[in-house]
This record gives sequence, structure tokens and C-alpha cells, in this order.
Amino acid sequence: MVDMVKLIDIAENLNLSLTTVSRALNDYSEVSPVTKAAVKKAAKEMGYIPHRMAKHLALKKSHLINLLYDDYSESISYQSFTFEVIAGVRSFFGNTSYDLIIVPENTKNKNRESLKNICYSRGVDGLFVLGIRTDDSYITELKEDFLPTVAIDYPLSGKRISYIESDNIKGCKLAINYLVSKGHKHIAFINGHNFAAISQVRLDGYKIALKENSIPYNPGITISSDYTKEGGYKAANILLKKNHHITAIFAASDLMAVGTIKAINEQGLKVPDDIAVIGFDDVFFAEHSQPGLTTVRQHKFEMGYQGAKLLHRIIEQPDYIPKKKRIDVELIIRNSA
Amino acid sequence: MVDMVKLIDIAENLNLSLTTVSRALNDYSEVSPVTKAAVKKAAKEMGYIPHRMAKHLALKKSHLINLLYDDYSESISYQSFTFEVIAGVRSFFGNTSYDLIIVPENTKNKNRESLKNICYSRGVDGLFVLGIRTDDSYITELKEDFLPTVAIDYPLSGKRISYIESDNIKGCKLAINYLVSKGHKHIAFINGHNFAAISQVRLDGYKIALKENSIPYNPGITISSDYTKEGGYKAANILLKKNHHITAIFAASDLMAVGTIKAINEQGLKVPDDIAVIGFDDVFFAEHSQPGLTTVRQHKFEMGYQGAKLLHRIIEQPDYIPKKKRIDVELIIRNSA
DNA sequence: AAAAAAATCCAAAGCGCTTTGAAATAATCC
DNA sequence: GGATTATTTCAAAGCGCTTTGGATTTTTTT
Repeated sequence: MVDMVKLIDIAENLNLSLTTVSRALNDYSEVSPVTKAAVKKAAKEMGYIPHRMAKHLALKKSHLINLLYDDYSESISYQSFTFEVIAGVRSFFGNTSYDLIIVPENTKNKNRESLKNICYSRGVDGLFVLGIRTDDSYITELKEDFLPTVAIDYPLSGKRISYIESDNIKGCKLAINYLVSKGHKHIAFINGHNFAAISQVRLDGYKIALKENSIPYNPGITISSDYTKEGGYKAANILLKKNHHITAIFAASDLMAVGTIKAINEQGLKVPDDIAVIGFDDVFFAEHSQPGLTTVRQHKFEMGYQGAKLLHRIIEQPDYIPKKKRIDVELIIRNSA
Repeated sequence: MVDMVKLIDIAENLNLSLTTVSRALNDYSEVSPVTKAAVKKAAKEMGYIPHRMAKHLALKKSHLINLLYDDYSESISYQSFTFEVIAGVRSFFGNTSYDLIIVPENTKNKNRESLKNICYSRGVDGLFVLGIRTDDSYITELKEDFLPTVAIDYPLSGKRISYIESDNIKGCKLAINYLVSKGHKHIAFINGHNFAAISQVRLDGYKIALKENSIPYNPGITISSDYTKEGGYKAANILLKKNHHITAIFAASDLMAVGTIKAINEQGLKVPDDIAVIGFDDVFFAEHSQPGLTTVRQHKFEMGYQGAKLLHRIIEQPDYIPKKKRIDVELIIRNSA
């Protein structure tokens, strides 16, 4: 790296002390407006670029957010969800002086460093967690509340830790109510695996929605599977084989919904005429699927943005008591239901 | 942040000097095996976590890679491409001691900080550039070759700077050859906008492939548009209206291919019977489209991985002369052609 | 056993910044 | 005009680490 001009250079150039230069640039009141201006002018002319690391070392504040997410998942739903949430996070921090740091370590790796070590050794000021599984070993550490943290879709609470979630219950209600309004009474539910915290929530939402519509919950037509297309496909096949009353299927992800539609078609049945299908997420391809997928849209960017905002607040206001934040969802009506 | 144990603590505990402790932990030869072991043991017991920033300040090496990419693009192709490339980057650096840092600043923002400032002030050791447009103001700076850099899909070369690209020419040949083998002679090309460096390359590839098949290049059936579904849709409509000889359309992205198919269907024509369509990228939904999209697959993860490897090498071997790296592509045959 | 060489260890300086506590200067008061 | 207060500046220490140049001890050599 090219050798850069530093504070002491400016100081010598102006016959001032290092202290004064530092203070001038940081707009301290102790330095007269005249010298302040002079310093700033010189700094600009000399091409001074403050050295963040040095600053951080002195201040014990890194302005770094550890962005923790998995990327080994093959699921495109997850990918696009993650990407958009991160876009939201980035957007918020774009107006602050915080950077995001990604520590490349695989969740799969069994003897990976502890989360605490990773964060402490980098001196990050906060942690943003995305898509963590219930069986991840980091969960234990997270619960210790050791660093300002915001998670997406995983319930965490403490003095400096909180989370963001979509209004999953509402989403389920929207879906079920819509199906009921179309005359459906036998509505099956294909849920995601139990390693995602939201799976439980969505199951609850499904039950609540049924109850509100005075439809008895039938465990026989609820199946847990992977959040993938294949997961949906398999689950749908099982459902279709053992139960012939079903007129609608609610899938906990768009990807599963796509798999479900495939299975239905293979049985010689038509969507939505024979069986209606509703998904969850509204990922990009939902509108490109055949037929266009009716689904519950999550506002991913907003989740990221609000999460970042929350995290920022936790960091900057030490006495702030964080609350979870719920992001609204909406039903996108297309042609599959 | 909790107060952490530092070198001096270990030193005092063991009645050694700070120097020796530092050297012991870094496996210097000047310290005897006995004390080395003692120090390491103590460090472990006391829960010592090295402070990266301090280390970096002293070493003038941050082990940080600036990861530069846009996320304002609505295009899912771009998103999924980006996500997978980054996954590759992460995977490579997962075996090194480098972290990735994202400086959240919008490309849209007109008075954004200079790239050089961003990099220098953070002391990053390298720069990984993804999806930069030809009209981006950073291009000028990048060409200055001011920092070890690797770009994806943008030709940059210098002493410490290089790039990775898919073998676009081969990709075009694969597509065109396949179409020709199916008897097509009038093959239109829907290209992406001129702000992507690859657009020019793919156009060249299209021309070369035609030539190799002794088909004259007809500028009338080549159209530039956006890399989006709408872009493909519009372009296809123009093509379909003004030329009735076309039997095949090669689109420079899957998304455009999807739009193309939509346009074709709306004209009452069938894919592939009336008009064959081939895309580029092989993004996730390519196989979910109706009909399944025949397309040129890019190995995105590999691009990221190899790019990271290249960057790592440029950084660690100052005398290494970087060359561009080309990543293989393959034709994925489905039902659209 | 004395001299030379090798092996260990250490105090102090330095990385580029902020901040404390004190000193010098300027402005205000009675 | 001397004392008090406010303003402006500075030298030095500190953030947690590495490294230089020396000092001290141990081993080898003759």
C-alpha cells in the first residue's frame, strides 16, 4: 500500500500539535474556528485519509457488524431471501459509518471457532444473524447475549439481543381465509423441516387460522418436509395418496408449492381446479410458475432494513431495551388458488 | 465488550516479557520449546483471543478483502449469480485467514466516496469486484491498478489486477451449434444492455458461432435490451413482428429467455415447435420454466472460488503476474430448443 | 578454563489514532 | 492593573500488538 499522509504530517506542515489536528478534524470545541478551517483545508489538500483501524484501536469501537449467514444451502428460496435481506441491511447501514464483515467459515465445519471468539477477536460492535438453524451450535452462544445482536426469523431476546420476523401468523391466516372464502374445507399443510424456527410458528398459524374458520385441525393432513421443491413434491404425493378429500394445499414455502403443483399435475389433476395451492415467501419465480403462484409475500428487504435499524439502536443506545419487530406480510393473488 | 485477556496479562502471569509471549504464540524460533509450550498452555487456559485490529495496525496488513457488488439490481438473475459467486469466494477464503468486508454504499449515490479512499481508509489488502457496469465511475480508479484486485466479468489487467470470466465465446458456440444441429438457420440474438462488459463478448461469440456454421450475420435480427424478463419480452416482440423467418432465438440471459417465451406464446406460437429458445446462465428457475429452458450454464460458484484464489495469490505473491482466468461453461439441454 | 558462538530473553519504540492533564495565551472582571 | 476565568494549544500516555537492537544466559569451541 502506498504510504499515506497521517495526522502528524498535517501537524508538522501547519506547525501544530498532533492533538490539535485530531481535534480539529473531529470538530471539537476546544479548537478555534480559524485553525479548524486551516487544518481541514490542509487535510484536504494533502489528501488525508483517516486510518480506520488506528481509530478503532484507540476508540475501542470498530464500526463493524458481523454478518452471519449460511450459503451452503442449495435452496434458491433461501438464497433469494438472504440476498434481499442483506440488501436491506446494507441499505440501512449505508447511511451510517458501519461496515459489514463476513467471516468465511462453514456451518458444516464441525470444529469451527466459537462465535464469541470470532466476534471478539475482530472487535465487531454487533452481530446480524440470518437463517440460523435450531440445531446450530452457535445458538447456545447467542443465547448468552454476549454482543448486540439481531436475528432474522429466530426468536432471541435479552438485554442486547432481539429479532425480526415476518408476521407469519397473519400470513397463514391470509392464506387459509382466502382458501376458505373460495369454498375450501379440507386444507392440507406442507410444513418445512423442524430445524427452522419459523416452521413451528407457521404450523401454529395454520392451526389458529383453521380454528377461526371453525375447521377442525386434522394432523393427518399436515406433513413436515424439506423447504425444497423435492420436499414439497414428496409431501404432496403422500398427501394425495392417502387422502382424497383434500381440495387445497398450503405450503410453507414457494419452492415446496412448486413441487406440490408438480405432484398434483402428475396425478392428472389440475391446479387450481382440482386442488388449489398457496405458497409462502413470494420469491421471484412465483409469478413465473405455471400457474402463477398465489402466495404470502414477505417483505425481505424491509426485514433487513428494520433489523439493521434495530441493531444500530441497540449498539448506540446502551440502555435501550430491544423488542422484537414484526414485518407485515400480504397475500399475492395469482392463479394457483 | 467484555475486557479480554491480552498478551501482557499472559506475560505477567508467567513472569515473561511481552515480546517473548508474542513470539511464542507466533512460533518464532528465538523462543525455546519449553517456554513456547508454557505460553501456549497459559494462553489457552486464560482464554486469550488475539486482537486482530491491533495486530493489523502493527503489521500493516488487515487480512480484509473488500467485496464490492451492487444489490440495487432487481434482476433475479443477477442476484442469484452474485449470491453464488460470493459463496465461492467465501468458500475459498474460508481456508485462509482473510475476512470479507462490505462497505455499504450505493452505486446510485452520485457523490459517493472514491474507491481508493474506501479501500485505503480500511486498509484492505484486496478488492473483489462483482457486476460492475461499464459506466460506473469506479472503473477509472480500478484501471489505476492501485490495489490487488480481481473482477468478475469485467476485463481488467495490470500488475496486481485481473479478472475471471465464463468462457462466453464457447457458450455462444454451444448454443448456436446446437440450434444449427436441429436444423435452424435463422437464429436471432437478444443481447443485454451495453453497460455490461459481457454483452460485447457474447455478441462476438454469436457472430463467431454463426460464421463457423457458415451462416451470414444479420444485424437486423440482433437486438440489445435489458437483462430482464421485460427486456426479453419487448425485444422478442419487435423481432417477431418484423421478421417472420426466425426459427430460433438465442437470449443472452435466462431471464430474457423467459420473457421471450412469453412473447412467443402470446403470438400464438409454441416453443420449441415454432420457435426454439436458448438462454444463458442456468439460473435456478430455468428448469422450472415452461418448457424447461435449454441454456448455457455458467459455473458461478467456481468463478467466485477461482477468483478468490487468484486474488489471494496476487496478494501473497507480490511478484506474481496475474492472468485472467476463464471458467468453463456447458450446455444444459431441456425442452425449449 | 577462557573465548567465541548460539540460544533466550527483554526494554523500548512503533503502527496511527484519541484523550488526559497541564501549560500557555487571551479575554473578562472589580 | 492584577487577579480570575475562558480559550487555545500541547506533550505524553494509551489502545494491543510486532519488531528492533541489546543484554543476558547457555552452549560450543580450542
